[in-house]
Amino acid sequence: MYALIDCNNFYASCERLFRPDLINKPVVVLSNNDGCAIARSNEAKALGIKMGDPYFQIKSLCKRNGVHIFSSNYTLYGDISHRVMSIIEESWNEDALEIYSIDEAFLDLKTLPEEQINTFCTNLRAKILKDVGIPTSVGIGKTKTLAKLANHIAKKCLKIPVFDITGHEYWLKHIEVNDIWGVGRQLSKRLNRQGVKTAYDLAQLNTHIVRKQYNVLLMRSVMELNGCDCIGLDDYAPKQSIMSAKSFGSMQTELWALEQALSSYVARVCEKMRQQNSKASCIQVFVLSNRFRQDLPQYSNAVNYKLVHPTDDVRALTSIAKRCLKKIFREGIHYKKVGFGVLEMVDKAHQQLDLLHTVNEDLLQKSNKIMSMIDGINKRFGKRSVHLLAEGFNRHWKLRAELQSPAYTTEWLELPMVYAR
DNA sequence: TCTGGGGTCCTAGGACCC
DNA sequence: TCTGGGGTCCTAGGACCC
Repeated sequence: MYALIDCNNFYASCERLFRPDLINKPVVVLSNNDGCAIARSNEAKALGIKMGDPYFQIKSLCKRNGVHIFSSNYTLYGDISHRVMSIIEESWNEDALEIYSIDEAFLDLKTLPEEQINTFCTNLRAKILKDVGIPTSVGIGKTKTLAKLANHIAKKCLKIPVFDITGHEYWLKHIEVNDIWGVGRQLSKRLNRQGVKTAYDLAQLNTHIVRKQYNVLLMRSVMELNGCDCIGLDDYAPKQSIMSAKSFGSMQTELWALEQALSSYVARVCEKMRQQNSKASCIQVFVLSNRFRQDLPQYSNAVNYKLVHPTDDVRALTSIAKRCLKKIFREGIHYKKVGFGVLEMVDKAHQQLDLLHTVNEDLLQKSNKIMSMIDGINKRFGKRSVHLLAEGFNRHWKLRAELQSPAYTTEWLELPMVYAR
């Protein structure tokens, strides 16, 4: 048996933690650049605000209805997520636990007697609510897909905190096929055309035919809906790729502005890469114009670069990235986005030696020392306390975040204040 | 005016080999 | 006129997830 613990309207719930005045009020959290709605409290959902709605389209609706709007504050959400996950880790064996996303975790409960499962989940949920203040929903089922589905039913249909779908499979007939984990827009369109409308319809399909006509992923979904566990928990694995790319606050046309932004993304990626003890062996730089402005010339391009010597040194990667950018930069384009990513990495400890090129050990050690100093300083004194000059200082290209809440839990200066009367 | 970011996995098709 | 067959590996692109 699996349980899926999912935080309710996670980002919106985080914003409410330190703003109890917002309980029972509509709350919306916007994506980067204050672009789209990416989290809504139940009250905001009830107003008809959809996931991904562009802010400028719902702005007046929000104003009329007194919706509280926040720019996204990932520092806060990351920290709260960590607290929620710590409680789950304390309560359940780490080998039977998968932190699936910032607000979800799967538990493999097969070692727990079936009659205790419901109580265990109910108690765990209560503990998270009491200790962190984040409401969660728990779905229970024989497979991960069924646990996901049970979670959906708990949240959207029954509006109860914990639901075990085992023995209640008739629910499948009431669930649209696109609400199944792994069935997205394209697949559900195709399935619908073939008369497969509900989760039940999908579960009835012949797995071999599904494998042939669709793909192995959908076949697995069919099997999982029938209670056959074929996905299982994912082990923790270091990331295979790390990207950083953000839309500009306003469109940019100058190379130097793109270079500054790119440099800051390189720094971000390098930091993450060093955290997981990896080194880059293939990188990518890409640029995009604004696809919503068809009146302007459209352009997008990307360049990949393989490194002879894998590295995690921000200085080396910044200079390579800038060279790559120069190759694909075109004059006269209004750029909306530039991005940097590491596509292939090697483990720092098990690095392949190169037959033809020798590594200068002195330089390598020096580089390691400098990188760990940078990481140390930034960890202690805050992000970007030290950075390359290439990132620039005024950063006028940076994204909008005009409605951001304080870093309540991660910055001494932004701690919530409590006044005694 | 304004439209997110960061991932994973699979598949088809091309290049190459014998 | 007519031009094999079977395999591997790599890559780009698509679909999906939160």
